[in-house]
Amino acid sequence: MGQQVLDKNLKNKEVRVIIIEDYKLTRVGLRYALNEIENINVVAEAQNAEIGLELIKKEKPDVVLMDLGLPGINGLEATAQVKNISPDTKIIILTSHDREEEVIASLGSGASGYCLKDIDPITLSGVIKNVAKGACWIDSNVAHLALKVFPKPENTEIMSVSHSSEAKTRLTERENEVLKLLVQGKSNTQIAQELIVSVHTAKAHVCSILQKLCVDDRVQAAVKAIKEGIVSV
Amino acid sequence: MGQQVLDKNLKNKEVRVIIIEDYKLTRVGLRYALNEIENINVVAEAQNAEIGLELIKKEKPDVVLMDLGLPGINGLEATAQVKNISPDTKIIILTSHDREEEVIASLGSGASGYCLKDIDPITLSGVIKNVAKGACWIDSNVAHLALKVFPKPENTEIMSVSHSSEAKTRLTERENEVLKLLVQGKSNTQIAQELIVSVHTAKAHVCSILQKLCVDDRVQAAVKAIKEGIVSV
DNA sequence: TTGAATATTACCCAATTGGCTAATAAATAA
DNA sequence: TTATTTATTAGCCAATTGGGTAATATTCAA
Repeated sequence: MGQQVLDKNLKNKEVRVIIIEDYKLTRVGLRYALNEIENINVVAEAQNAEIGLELIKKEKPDVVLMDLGLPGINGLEATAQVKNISPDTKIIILTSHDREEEVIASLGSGASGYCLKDIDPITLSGVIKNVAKGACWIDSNVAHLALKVFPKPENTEIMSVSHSSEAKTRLTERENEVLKLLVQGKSNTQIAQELIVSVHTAKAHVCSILQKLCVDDRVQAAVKAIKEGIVSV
Repeated sequence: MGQQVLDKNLKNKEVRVIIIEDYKLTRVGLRYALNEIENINVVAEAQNAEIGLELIKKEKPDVVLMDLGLPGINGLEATAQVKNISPDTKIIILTSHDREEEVIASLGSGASGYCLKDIDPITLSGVIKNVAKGACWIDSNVAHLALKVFPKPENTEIMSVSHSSEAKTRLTERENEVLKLLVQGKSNTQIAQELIVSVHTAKAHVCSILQKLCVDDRVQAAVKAIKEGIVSV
């Protein structure tokens, strides 16, 4: 019950990080550097994607620092997999590759951040904390490559005042929690168990979500939530 | 050639900022807050784009903080213009609008950063410094909207032979039809009506879809269908 | 021709869902 | 202080869902 209150007050919630990097020296050095930073906790590290994905499945970290050039499964494929096994985990690519295709492909595969390895640890720690909250960060040396992807708008008129994300702001925090679980295919019973409330409560939340999103059932709610980006997939 | 070297050595280079924002209170408050920060210097401010663009032409600032909802020339147009009159100047959109079109259009018009107005000044100052160096930053509340733009890479090399195409090809044509309707939130009854078959038939199709996709209910089926691109949304 | 896959229909049954009203407590806003 | 919002719980009820088994017709490849 005090859970939300705790989360609200804990602005400085600890960010749990897993590092996937094949070079031991880089990997270990990075861990030591990051563990020096307040509110960042490197909970595990792996020298390849296979081991890393197992760890992610267990730990469900907030952030994964992912190298691109890994033996076996490469960082790109691993990034896509992380999104499957732990949708809420954010991925930051940490590499020395600055080719356009790799930057675009990384972000397309689900990464929220792209850092080159000459980044200083202080900046990196800031990036980790912010990406954990949902932000997007792209290193100064490759940002222009990524920004090219965004199409130039034809009419800079600013498309009137139609509110597509109007529904989003109407949902309460609790309802957003429920919606996220709903999208994961959880039943009312499962949602109730996860949030440690009665089934009636879960049901009530789902009902108000349906009304607020103006849909008839939970399938439509899930689809709409994905379409509008209310929950990440 | 010496550019990078210079930038690297001048870690504490002052960042020159211009603020374009119509509300005086916000504008002035922002200036005071930012001038408190080391290495950030607000060199000018304007309450509309016309004045702002003149100032930018004179001052050639490192960063412009741009409001979207401006009287006269709006922030989107202004952003594009800034890139014409001062190509090296970076633009950070500072707005309360969180609509997808505006986020995409802003980045497409040349902005390197997108912040919502409830950002705290400390974070904003960090964003300003990093965007000045060339980085890209998108606020945690809208980052997912921007990241959607990046296309999923087809060939992440190596494996990926797995799930997506496999599951898709396993579905029969009829099942794909049903799945599409299911994603639209149709009930078995509605699906049956649409396909002009009995409810039993629709139900049978849904059942085999669930089995083939290895999911427990239609919500998960819908989510998986969208995630794997089996149906387009 | 014959077997395999697909599409169709049907019935039974336990579980879940969504709509409805309604009460309580806590926090927030006016 | 009072009103509103939010989170929680509860019960009732009609409808839907998903699992199971099973039969029939069609098409297509071996």
